[in-house]
Amino acid sequence: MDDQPIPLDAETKAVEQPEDHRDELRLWLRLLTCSTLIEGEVRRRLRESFDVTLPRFDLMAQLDKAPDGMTLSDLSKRMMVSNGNLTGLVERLAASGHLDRQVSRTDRRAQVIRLTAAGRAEFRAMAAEHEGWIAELFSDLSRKEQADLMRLLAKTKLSARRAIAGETQ
Amino acid sequence: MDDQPIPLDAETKAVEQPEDHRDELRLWLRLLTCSTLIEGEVRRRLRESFDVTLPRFDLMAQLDKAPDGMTLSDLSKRMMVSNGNLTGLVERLAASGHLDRQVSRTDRRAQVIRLTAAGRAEFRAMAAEHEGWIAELFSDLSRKEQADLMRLLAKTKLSARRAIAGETQ
DNA sequence: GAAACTTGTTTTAAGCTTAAAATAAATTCA
DNA sequence: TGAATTTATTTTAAGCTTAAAACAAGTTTC
Repeated sequence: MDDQPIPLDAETKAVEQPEDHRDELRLWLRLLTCSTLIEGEVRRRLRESFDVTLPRFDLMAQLDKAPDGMTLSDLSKRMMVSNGNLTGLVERLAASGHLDRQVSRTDRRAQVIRLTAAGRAEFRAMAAEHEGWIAELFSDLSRKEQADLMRLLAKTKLSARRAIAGETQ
Repeated sequence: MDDQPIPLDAETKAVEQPEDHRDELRLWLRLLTCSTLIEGEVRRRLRESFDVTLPRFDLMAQLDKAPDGMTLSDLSKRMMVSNGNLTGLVERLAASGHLDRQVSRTDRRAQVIRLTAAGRAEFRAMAAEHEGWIAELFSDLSRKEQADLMRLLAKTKLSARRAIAGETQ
């Protein structure tokens, strides 16, 4: 079979023909599939084992790392979800006694959200199991493969951030 | 420094001490961050450029690949979302004239969902832009890095599927 | 100090998502 | 055949999620 030569324009550069980015698209769909697959399973196990939703678990995970508490804005940035979303989430977790809120002493607009002792204990128990599930889901990757994937995802994160910053200013 | 020997039990097997899976957890969180970051930006651009939601775009993408149409169950499996979710999504896209449904001739329970001509045209226009966005978001990765990432994610997908199949039967 | 602005949070309306229960049609099998 | 099971879809109730608008308190600038 004949090769199709790439058409060139006057400046000896490949002509602005509709570029083919199918490989990048496939890469993105595969990344999304992995993410959806694992997230769905984690969601299912959290519900079955602890009757808790993934968003609640994620929120508690953030608070567990911040003993002095966080404001809604901090949480919103860290979790990459909207402010309005957090208002409801925090409301429900406060109602169930997992966390408490106090108006900040330095800024009367802001609230400081903290895990209660009960909330922290409950989270720690869940987190221990959760860590094991994740290890199990990734267990067919060797140490080296895990390290390589980690590095490539770090680069992907930077690449996406740069592209987003460029677009949004 | 002395190496800490791994404690062995009577059967010469490593004792059930709390294992450290922090690396796998970090890997999962990084994967999730990449996915959330890119997904959020794609969602934002779809809304700004075409006033369409990501779930609608995803549904149309599946149908575009299936000229003979698909049932709700097919779509549900492919998109990894619940059946009930699709009922509503298809309902709204049918109402806006993007797709149509016909009762299957071979199975009176099932409906065959297809893009309309208008729906297909609209999707193709969006898809062309979308592919460029994805390429841009991944553009800091070299060809080789993209290929490596692709391979590692394929392995991750298999690993997760195996772990999930083992648990759920 | 007042006006302009930025930042922190809540509200609203719409849509997405799920799990579980319900319904209905098809298939299996005794 | 008829009962039991499976498969395809819808309904329901609850919660998640977002964007946009509103509000309220802090900061900057003149």
